[in-house]
Amino acid sequence: MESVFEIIAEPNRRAILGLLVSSEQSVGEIERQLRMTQPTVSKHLRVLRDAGFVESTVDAQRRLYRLKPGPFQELDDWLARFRRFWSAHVDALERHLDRMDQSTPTKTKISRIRRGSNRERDKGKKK
Amino acid sequence: MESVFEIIAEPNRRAILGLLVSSEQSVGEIERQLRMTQPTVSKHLRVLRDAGFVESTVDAQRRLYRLKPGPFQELDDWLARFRRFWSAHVDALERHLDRMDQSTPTKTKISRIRRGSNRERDKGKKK
DNA sequence: CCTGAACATACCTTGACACGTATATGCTCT
DNA sequence: AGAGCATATACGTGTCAAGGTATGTTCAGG
Repeated sequence: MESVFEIIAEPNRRAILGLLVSSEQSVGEIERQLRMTQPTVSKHLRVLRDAGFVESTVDAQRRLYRLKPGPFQELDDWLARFRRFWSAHVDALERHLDRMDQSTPTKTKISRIRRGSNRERDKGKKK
Repeated sequence: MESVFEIIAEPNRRAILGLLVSSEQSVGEIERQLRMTQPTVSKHLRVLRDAGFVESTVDAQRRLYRLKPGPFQELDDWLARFRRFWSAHVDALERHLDRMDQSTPTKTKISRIRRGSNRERDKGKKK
């Protein structure tokens, strides 16, 4: 398992990362919420930890896992090369900024006006 | 091969996508630049096409492949959930905007003022 | 039509990895 | 110290995808 791309290729790992967005979690909590067996959770966490996606601290017998930013940044850096191909450039920019606004803890907020929602979004998915 | 994540997990596929950033390419051109065998290139292109990463047009015996924006958008949407974990939120935003600026073909540009230590920005006004 | 070029597809082999079961390690409490 | 919980690791197994070789298909030109 080499790159960050292979790490997030696994659905269960993405699920774990998704859980950790809300707050740090113990192995057992992850196990129950995602209905995976304990060894599976531990192994995925091991992979995620080696890749720098998460870190853990010890709390008695438990280990608490939380996200680390590095690999996500790396993914975004890769994606950046392709941003100029997105359909509507300005729309994409606006979408991005809207999300940032929501998730940024109001420290240095940048207010912006609202935009019409005529976003076309193709979900071309086949079996 | 289900998700977009599995698609980009393959290094050769990422290499192909990287090539197509500059311009559309034929199978043979990709084959030579990446030093892969022709069937390998064709198979990866097939996967990329099914997933919506690329599209192709016919030019005599050649097929020209170029990028399509959809899946990249999807990847970015996923990444968005984790943006708030990146070390310096505003810095990440600034980096992102800088990239958007230099990669956007100056069509409908959103003007922004200088970013100094103050990091204050004008009320978003669309032009 | 025949040939060669450009590309696609079929089949096969191989290796990686995700999972389950079983077992090991470590910590807490009595 | 011993019991029991929480987590990690070892091992065996099955699946799936990537690559190679061979072959099919389409097109252009003589």
